[in-house]
This record gives sequence, C-alpha cells and structure tokens, in this order.
Amino acid sequence: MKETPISLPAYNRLTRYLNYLQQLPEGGPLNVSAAGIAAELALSDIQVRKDLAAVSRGGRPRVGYVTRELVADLEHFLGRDNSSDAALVGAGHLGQALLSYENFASYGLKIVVAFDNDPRLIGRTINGKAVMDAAKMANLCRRLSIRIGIITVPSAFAQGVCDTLIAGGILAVWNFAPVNLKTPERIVVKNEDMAASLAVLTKRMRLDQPL
Amino acid sequence: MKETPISLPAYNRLTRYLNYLQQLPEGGPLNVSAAGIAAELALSDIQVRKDLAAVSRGGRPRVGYVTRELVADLEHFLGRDNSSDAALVGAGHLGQALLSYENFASYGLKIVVAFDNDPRLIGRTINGKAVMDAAKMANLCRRLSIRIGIITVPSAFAQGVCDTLIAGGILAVWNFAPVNLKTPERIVVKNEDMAASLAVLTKRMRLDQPL
DNA sequence: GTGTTATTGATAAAATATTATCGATAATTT
DNA sequence: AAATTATCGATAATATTTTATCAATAACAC
Repeated sequence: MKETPISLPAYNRLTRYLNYLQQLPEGGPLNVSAAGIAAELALSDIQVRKDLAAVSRGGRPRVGYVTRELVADLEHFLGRDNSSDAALVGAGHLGQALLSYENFASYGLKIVVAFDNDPRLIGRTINGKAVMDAAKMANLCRRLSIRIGIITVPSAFAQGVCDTLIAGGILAVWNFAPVNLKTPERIVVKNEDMAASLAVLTKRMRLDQPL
Repeated sequence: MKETPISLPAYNRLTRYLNYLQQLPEGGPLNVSAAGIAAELALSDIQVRKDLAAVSRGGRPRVGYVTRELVADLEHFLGRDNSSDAALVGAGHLGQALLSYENFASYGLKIVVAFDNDPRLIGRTINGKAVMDAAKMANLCRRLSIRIGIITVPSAFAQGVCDTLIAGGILAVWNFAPVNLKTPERIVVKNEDMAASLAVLTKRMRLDQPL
C-alpha cells in the first residue's frame, strides 16, 4: 500500500468503489476484480486498477482483490476509522435531511449537535441530535472540540455563521449556501452549490456529451 | 464568444463567477476585471480570464468586462434562457429542501411536480409544487414532457424510481441516493453523493493540503 | 500628442490525469 | 508438468488542464 498522492477525481472514484462494495450482499463474492468494478460503474479497468493501487494492499493475479480487505483499505483511506465531530447550523429541511443521513459515518463524520435560532426548533431532537440555540454556537463548539461546521442557513446569514464557527475553533466548513465565504487561509472550505451542480447536468443533457 | 470546449472544473468555476456577479449590489460597478473576480474567489486572474474567454463576448483592455454583459453571457452559457422541466421523486426532507430552493432558475431548471407514495404527503403543495401519487409518475412525466428526474428517495427504491422515470421519457437523472443506477447509454446521470463529497472535506482538513 | 499602465487574449510551457502497453504471476486446464 | 489465461502492477505514452509569458490595446496622465 504505497502512499501515492491522489487526485481529486480519483478520490471521488474511490468513494464510488467503496459504495459499490458496501452494497454487495452479505454472502457476496470473496474476491473482486478491477474489471468487475469497472464494468459495474462504467469505468475502465485500467483506471480502477490504478486508483486501487494507491490505497489498497494489492490484489492477486487471476483472482483479484479480497473483497473484505479492499473494503477495509478503502474505509481506512477514506477516513472511517478517524472520525471527526461536526456541528450543523440551520435545522431547516436541508439541515434535517443531513442530520438524518446515515451514510456519513463511513467517511469519518459524526454530526454531534445542531444549531438554529428558531425557537420552535430549539430544544428538539432530530435523529438523536439536539438542536441548540444559535447563540451558544461558538462556546459549545469550543467546549466539544468540534472540527467541522456545516452551514445550511439562508445565504444572507452564511457569512455570519461562518465567522462564529471559526471563532468557535472549527477547522473546516461545508457550505451549502450559494455564497463565497471569506475565511482565513487555514480554514478548509467546501462549497456545495446545488444549483451549480445541477447546471452540469442540464448542460450535459443538452449537449448529449459528457462534459 | 468562441465555442471552446469547456472542462468540468472550468464549468464549475463559471457558476461561481455568475454567483459572485449576481450577488453584487444593484448599483454596483459597471465593469469587472478578471483580477477582481479572482481575488474575490481566491483564484488566479489568469484562470478567470481563460475561463471567461470561452464564454464571454470579451473585455476591454484597461477596463475589464462590462458587468451586465458578462452576467448575460454566463447566464446564457449556463442555461438560464433555455429552461428544462423537472420532476422530483421523494418529498422527504431533502426533497422538500430542493423544492424550496430558489436558485435553480438561474441554471435552467424548473421543478414542476413532485411524487411520493406517502399518503400524508400526496395532495400537499410545497413551494407551489403539487405532490402527486408516485403511481402516476410515468404517465404524468410523459404528458408534461418532463426531461429531468430528481431522485431523493431511500437507496433501496432509487433504481425502481429511475426505471419508472425512464419509462416516462425523461432524459437525465439527478440522483441523491448513494447507489450506482443502471441506465441505458443515452440517459445522462449525475450522482450527488453527500457522504462522498464530505469525504473530500475531511481528507483535506486532515492533510491540511488541497487535494 | 507621447508615454505609462492596467488589462485582455493568444500562445507556449508546465503540471496533472488518463489511457495504453507489457512483463510478471498464480490459478486453471490439458 | 506444461500451456493457457485472467489479472495485477509498473512504466510509458497520450491527453487534458493549469499556469506562465508576452504582445496588443485602450484608457489615463502629463
């Protein structure tokens, strides 16, 4: 298992491999081949093999990879066994959807608390996570050593929330508001612009051409 | 305005430029420079200029681009003036969040109807869109000439919904379930795997290195 | 008007990512 | 036991994307 630098597209493909392997039935095949995965996900076997070479302990000729090992290697690389705590701000529909999402654990995320400023939401529990008063955000984040902030508030409030989270000591922001947050260099920001993501789809559809 | 092929990363950057320009105040600057946009979005001016060269009618030396023109060019390229109708399947939290999202219009998407099989949801209206019985999906999609299907149902049901949508004549699928949908070649599929997207963030945070 | 400067857009160079080639190896077949 | 075949992994070739360089141009200053 070499430590090769991995490209962002490759990284995303790795998550797809893990997804595919995880949803294999319990008594599934003991081994999988790069070609098999490739066929399933409409990729080339060469690409799959190369991607896996960077994170797996390797396969055997004529047999392929041991399924269980490969899953373990992918989970390790993608972070399952190195979990980080996160706080979500904005318990609206999108926020609740994320709070209810069960798949994050596979990638090392645990949302431990939510914040909102709507009195009707404060005090409620969603999927086992308490919704706290947004006024307590900075303090609680610091006390709980939270590293990741998830922003699902309306655009107008996103920057303010972001600043508060940073004041609370978080290191990374996952931002669902379609605004460009200003942050210090050291903060890692990932923007999740649904509309932009969609734009790619409509464009591809019109061109009938993979962009 | 040349017709250059655009890379996927470039395409995503274009959406960010549009976002930034759109949120400029009403009486904002009449002109913008590539360097200005770049500084705002933490990119290089060279990259911004190159991206814009592919879709805009061009700027003037020493002045930059005319803001209004640039917005128009980006909107044109990204599809605003060529809207497609979409149907959303699965009116849970995520579905409702998308139904309530106002930003899609900028990129040429209009969600015209939602489907679900929960009797408590059927008949309701969310942000002006009716929630219909999932049993009517294929028929209605065809009658309404819907081109895009948005899948926000639990993973186990995603493939079935997808098949039904295709039977209903849709051309593109935006899939939020973390499964690999099997579709005919001609169908354009965009997977939106939240957990995978997140994995990138946590990894970057740990490495403190842009992946 | 002439010189200076900010800015674009084209072209070239460098970096990155994908795809192809091929030798090595271990299971299977003969 | 030898030949065959499926498969991996390394290396090389190609393609793509980003970054740098630089000439052209139009506004501005003098």
